[in-house]
Amino acid sequence: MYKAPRGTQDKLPSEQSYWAYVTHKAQGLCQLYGYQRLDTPTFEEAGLFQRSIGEGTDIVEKEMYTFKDHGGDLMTLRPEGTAPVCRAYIEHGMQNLPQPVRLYYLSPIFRYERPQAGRFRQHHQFGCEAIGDEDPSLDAEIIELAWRLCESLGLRGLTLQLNSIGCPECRPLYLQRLKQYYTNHSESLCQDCKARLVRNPLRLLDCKKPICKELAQEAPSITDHLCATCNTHFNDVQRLLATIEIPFTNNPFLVRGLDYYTRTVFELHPKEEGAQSALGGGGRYDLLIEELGGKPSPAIGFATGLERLILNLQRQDVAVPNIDQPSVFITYLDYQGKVEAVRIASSLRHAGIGANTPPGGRSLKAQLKQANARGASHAVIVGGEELERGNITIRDLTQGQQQEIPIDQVVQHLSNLQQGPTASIQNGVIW
RNA sequence: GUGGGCGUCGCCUAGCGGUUAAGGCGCCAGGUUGUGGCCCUGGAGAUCGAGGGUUCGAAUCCCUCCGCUCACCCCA
Repeated sequence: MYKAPRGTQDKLPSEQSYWAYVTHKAQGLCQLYGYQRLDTPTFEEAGLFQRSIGEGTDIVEKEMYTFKDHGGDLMTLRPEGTAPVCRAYIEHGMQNLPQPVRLYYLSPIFRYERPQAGRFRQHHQFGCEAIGDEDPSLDAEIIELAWRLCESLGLRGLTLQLNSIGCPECRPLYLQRLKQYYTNHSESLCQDCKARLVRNPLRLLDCKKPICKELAQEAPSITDHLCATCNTHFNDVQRLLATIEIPFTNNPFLVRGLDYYTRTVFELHPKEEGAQSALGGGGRYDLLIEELGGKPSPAIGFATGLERLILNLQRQDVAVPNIDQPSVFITYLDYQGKVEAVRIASSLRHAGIGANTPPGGRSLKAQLKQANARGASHAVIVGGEELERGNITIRDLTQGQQQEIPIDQVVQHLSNLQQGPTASIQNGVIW
């Protein structure tokens, strides 16, 4: 038997209300904040990701789905959302648009990882990018948007962690100090951290091992080593966040896994911390566009994992609106009735009223049973007796009452009844 | 890539050396002539994750593999 590939999952009809809920909320916020949707291809030239994410990162080294196509070109299934957006920004000359350009995406992400709770080989991210200006107000805007998304979804107990990791002006000096410090204590470092010391010293700061954590406490802090401009920028971001009342926690140990980040970085964590807990994160990437061949364009963005958002909604028992089901079920007794049932169903749908007919060969009892099981509010019964009089029976399934009405009044009759509270969502999103 | 736990009908679960592998949910059909939701009855549905062993005999014990899961790692 075939199964969905490891680390991937079918999003079943029963889960779709969550997807519709989250994507609608996200898109609603984007409209409010002026972010426009950009869809990029599912795969890109491999070089785009190698260049942007960084050669030494885990993503590039061991997690990318890279393949050679029939033309011999190396392609990679999108392992993150920012690089493709930047590529499109450059390719379509968006630097000629009023800056900054505000974009969002909703797309599948592929990484070859060992699956675990909240971690998959294919997952979906919602992300926003503001490209073309380095104003701290954009940092605050992006962080606010990320925060409001989680908040408006109904998630409780969120925390926002904030840090600045400097720029090419100040970071090298800091890294030097950091290396110095850890080299002096290298005997007590854990095995992984000994490797990090040479490969990615910033990562030493957020090791979870108690020994390393202790060492990190005494380590030189990046925020003490920021250059004047980075420092001012970071202070501005904090002041603006305070102004709009976004509660944040400074975390000098917060670093991010992609090479392109500069200055502001942040992460959003849920109440219930697990191993794979971060709901979302982001930061500035002021040099990336330039690195990819565009004109210097500072930018900031964030991404959230939809599966993780949904996981937390479920953990916190957040109720989400149902997706509408057809509310009318049209039953029939014989072939003539079936033809009439099909006609009625068609005209109801045409009038915007959801309707289904059951497959043939079932007793009326079985048909009504199914109507009930599907949550229909009304059943139409097309029977020989009424039909001779030019009528059909309409049965209110919640009240258990029925009446006979002329067949040509069905649509009108049911549209009068269609006025219940319908705060529900109509459909999800096309990926 | 490294460790730990787990794998019985679509779903949940019982069985833990000899059972026709049991039950609940769901599904289908009946409970008389054209009527749902409750109840009753019946039915379909499982080569007990796969492959090897051990044994007279294995869902039950052992090994390997696969998958799921938790943690490391990494990240959304």
